[in-house]
Amino acid sequence: MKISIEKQVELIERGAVAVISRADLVKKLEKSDAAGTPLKIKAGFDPTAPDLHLGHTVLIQKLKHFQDLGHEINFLIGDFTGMIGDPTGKSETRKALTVEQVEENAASYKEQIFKILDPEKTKVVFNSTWLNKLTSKDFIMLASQLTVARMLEREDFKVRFENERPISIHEFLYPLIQGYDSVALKADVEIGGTDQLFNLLMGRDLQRVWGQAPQVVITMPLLEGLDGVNKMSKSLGNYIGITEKADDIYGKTMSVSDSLMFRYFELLSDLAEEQIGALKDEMQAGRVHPKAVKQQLARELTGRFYDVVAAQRAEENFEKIFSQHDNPEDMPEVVLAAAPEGIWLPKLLVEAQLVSGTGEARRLIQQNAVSLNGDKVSDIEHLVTTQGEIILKVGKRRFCKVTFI
RNA sequence: GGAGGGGUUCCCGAGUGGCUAAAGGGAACAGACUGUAAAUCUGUCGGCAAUGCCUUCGGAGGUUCGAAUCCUCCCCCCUCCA
Repeated sequence: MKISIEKQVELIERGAVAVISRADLVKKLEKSDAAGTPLKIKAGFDPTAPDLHLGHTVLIQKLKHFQDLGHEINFLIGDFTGMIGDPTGKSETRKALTVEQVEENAASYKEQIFKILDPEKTKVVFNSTWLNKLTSKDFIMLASQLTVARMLEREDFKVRFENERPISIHEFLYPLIQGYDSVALKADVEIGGTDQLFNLLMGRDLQRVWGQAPQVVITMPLLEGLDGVNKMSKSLGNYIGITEKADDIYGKTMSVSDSLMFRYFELLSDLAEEQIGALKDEMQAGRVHPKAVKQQLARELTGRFYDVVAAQRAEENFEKIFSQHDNPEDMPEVVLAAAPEGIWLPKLLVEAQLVSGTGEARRLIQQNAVSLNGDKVSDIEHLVTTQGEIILKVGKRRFCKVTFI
């Protein structure tokens, strides 16, 4: 069954910030349709931190759309560009990863992306494959394609330049190389976050130089992190990783603000836009409690990376800990040797790995954050009798079961 | 090559001889309030079995009773000129 070009474009445009250009996209789709050859879709990823989070999945789901339409996904791992690191102002020149490390990371990537993409229809490629073959001459030729003024148009460079922060020459190579990847792959479409726009457009420029039809550039919105302000990123710690425990995916989702919740619905949920709108209306009219709406989101997301059963269990656990202030189903367990004189509570907390040091432990005890078998302890000199089993709790969510032998 | 500005704790940033483990903000953590919401308020926020001791202000030396602060050398960043 054939899907009309119009329908295809509609699906592709859903959620995207920009499609450059729509005309090019239609042309490519028609050509692909007529010739029966799939389009080459490219998306690049950093080789170093293969911990994907929900922010990445916005993009991966777009790839999935293309895959469902029968096109070829090229999941590019930037093992060569990884040496540079996409310019952010903080990145230093990185060490080249060893072949083993790259393979290891690639395996981890696959494990994660195949929760969404079809492994049979996804090509995983490495840009070192073609970039290692370039000579110094080739690089100079590549570098000659662009002026410094043009390079400084890129927001990140511009800001750093204006704020008198360092910009290393090699950082200028990053966009060029990413653009060249499109040439090497003969990409028809490249997808990236809005922050990638400059790099993505570079592909179009360079493909023209090499006499190729310029790729269609699709930018996807950047998902805000749990703080609701910054983009979701590992370094800011405001992320929900797709390999995290079901309890954590569920719990972290529940912690986002009500306004952010709808942003997540919009960018992550499979629900149709009308359904999301309806939910919002119901909530605003007071017919549905915001918590219930958020629970629906949390269930959907947890279910996506696990399954319905796991999502249900995560919800029950969540209710147990936070609504009923009960202990979770499973908690870390530690076995310690009994001591006749007992054990100093701060020391015990350190042993149970609930705190980083006795200093922190003292502080938390004074702040009324520590409980022993459900009873708050506020004496920092408290000695714990080392007998049997005790349940330690620090704050709302740090638990540990200690057994003495 | 010349002239000038700068490097402070997780981040930003004040501090130019003792009152400085170092203002202020952010992040983080805890408490209150809640829907683990968010926002807000309060407290904590280098390490340590602690009314004290130890380590920290780009690096290494030095002056001094005492140095983030002064001196010497070195490293790094930025601006302007060439």
